[in-house]
Amino acid sequence: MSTGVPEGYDPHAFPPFAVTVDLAVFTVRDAALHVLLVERGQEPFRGGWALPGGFVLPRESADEAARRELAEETGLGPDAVDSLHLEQLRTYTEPDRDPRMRVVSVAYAALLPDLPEPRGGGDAASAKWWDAGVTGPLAFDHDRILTDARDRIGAKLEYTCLATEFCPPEFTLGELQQVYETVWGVELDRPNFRRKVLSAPGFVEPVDGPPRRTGGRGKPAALHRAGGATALHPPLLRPQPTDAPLSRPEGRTPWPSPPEG
Amino acid sequence: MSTGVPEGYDPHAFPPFAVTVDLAVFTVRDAALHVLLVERGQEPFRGGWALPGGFVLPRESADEAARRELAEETGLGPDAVDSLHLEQLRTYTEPDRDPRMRVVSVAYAALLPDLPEPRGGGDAASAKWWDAGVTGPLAFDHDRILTDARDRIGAKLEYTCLATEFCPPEFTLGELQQVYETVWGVELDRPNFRRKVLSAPGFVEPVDGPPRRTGGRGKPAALHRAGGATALHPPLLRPQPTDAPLSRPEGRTPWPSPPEG
DNA sequence: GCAATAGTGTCTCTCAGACACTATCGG
DNA sequence: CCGATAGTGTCTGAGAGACACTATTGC
Repeated sequence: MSTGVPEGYDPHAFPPFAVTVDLAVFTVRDAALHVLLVERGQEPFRGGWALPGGFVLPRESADEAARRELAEETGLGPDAVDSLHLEQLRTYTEPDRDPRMRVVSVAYAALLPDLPEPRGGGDAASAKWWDAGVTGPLAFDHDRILTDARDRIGAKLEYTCLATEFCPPEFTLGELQQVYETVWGVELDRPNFRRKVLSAPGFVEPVDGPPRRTGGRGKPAALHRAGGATALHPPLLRPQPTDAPLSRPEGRTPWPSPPEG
Repeated sequence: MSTGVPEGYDPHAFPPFAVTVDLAVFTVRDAALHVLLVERGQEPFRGGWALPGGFVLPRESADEAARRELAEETGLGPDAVDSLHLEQLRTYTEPDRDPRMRVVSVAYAALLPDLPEPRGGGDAASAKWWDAGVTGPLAFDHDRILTDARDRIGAKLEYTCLATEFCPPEFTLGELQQVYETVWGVELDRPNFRRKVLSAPGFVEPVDGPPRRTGGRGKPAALHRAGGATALHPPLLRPQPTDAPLSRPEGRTPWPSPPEG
């Protein structure tokens, strides 16, 4: 952009770009990562499933568009939508990613606690939570967006306190551990997880109210809420998958995707 | 985008979005992080400095546009530009970020070794390397983009092998350490740095050719080249800035920006 | 000789993984 | 009693920080 508008550039001269947002809205439900999908009511991909999203309006930013769409699709109140964590993932710009016209899409990820039955409001009549591991082929390049979103969230759990976004305002350490285990697809040692979480300054803080509550049977657990910290130092690293010998690979693997704010 | 084009949507109906790329091109020179800036030849911000960049053409992706612009601004050959690491940072979409029209910009970071005198080719007659720490106010929102880019690169050095992108094809461990020290703005212990780098599988590998070379005086150093790995496990964590007591802050700090591929 | 850089070795402290053990609930 | 979940304590091995020491160059 620094070189300015080309000489004689006319905004209406060539087919314009449309700009959209696509949302990967995640929640942890029944020990599985779930993502919110909507059924398409028109071509292309009519009857197929896609990530919720929509056009960025002429006078709003992509962030505002994402929150507006999120409110429409989930039926959450404006306050709830304003306060939750929206993470811009990356922007998808392949010229043919939408067969109708040139569309670049800014992708976002959002993390929600498992709500009683969130969606409802929007124009997309049929929105549904899907197990993020078993979604069929999605419309457009949404499979790739979804994969990128999962990778990003998983990476970000390592060095941020983001996991609490999946939890209700008050939660047990068991529930927090469940978030990590679900997103990473691994089992963690409970004593070590507790030690790590409790020693991280500002990650969680105890709630002194009735120190009890549980899902089924077993000893009631103490409640916690998110602390003031957002970064996690030192990070809570994912266990190394030791299936491969971890030797030097021949070709370069793709560069890892770290988190972004 | 999943909800489709609005009823009666006409691509030419409302003022279209222009899509640009902006590039934060970094190199390490004289123990300081440098960034490539171009002087603007027209309004707005005429005579001011800005990140290089330009419009995404109707039939190219943002990645292709970024590589094309990079080749134009630096004078690097197409092969060199094709092979280097380009990292999409994020997309800036504030409605008024460009006073002329609605422009969304996809920002990229690129890492180059310190070249003999890289720039030259492009339409921007005056491109210059600036110390990234002392750039004045830049055009548009480029100060923010530059800050975000520095943060991202710094974070990504921790858990990727990206630092070798700042180095020539063959380099000494001292030069590699200089990259970390420059980007992070800290001093590292040489023996510990060596141990860490050499024990990370696939980070660097020795070059058996003439095992010598140095910048000034002192013992000649063995040469290395980048290994096949891209991820760094376990990560090479930045030393904790112990200036603040690292207590729990009152309000939430912004979410950290991890790397993205 | 000295300064400067490269490279080796070692000690210690922290922390993560593993795991044994106790506590409190529903049945 | 049992099973299930919560919570505590301890041992150990890997690794980071600190730092002493040697090696090889230019001057």
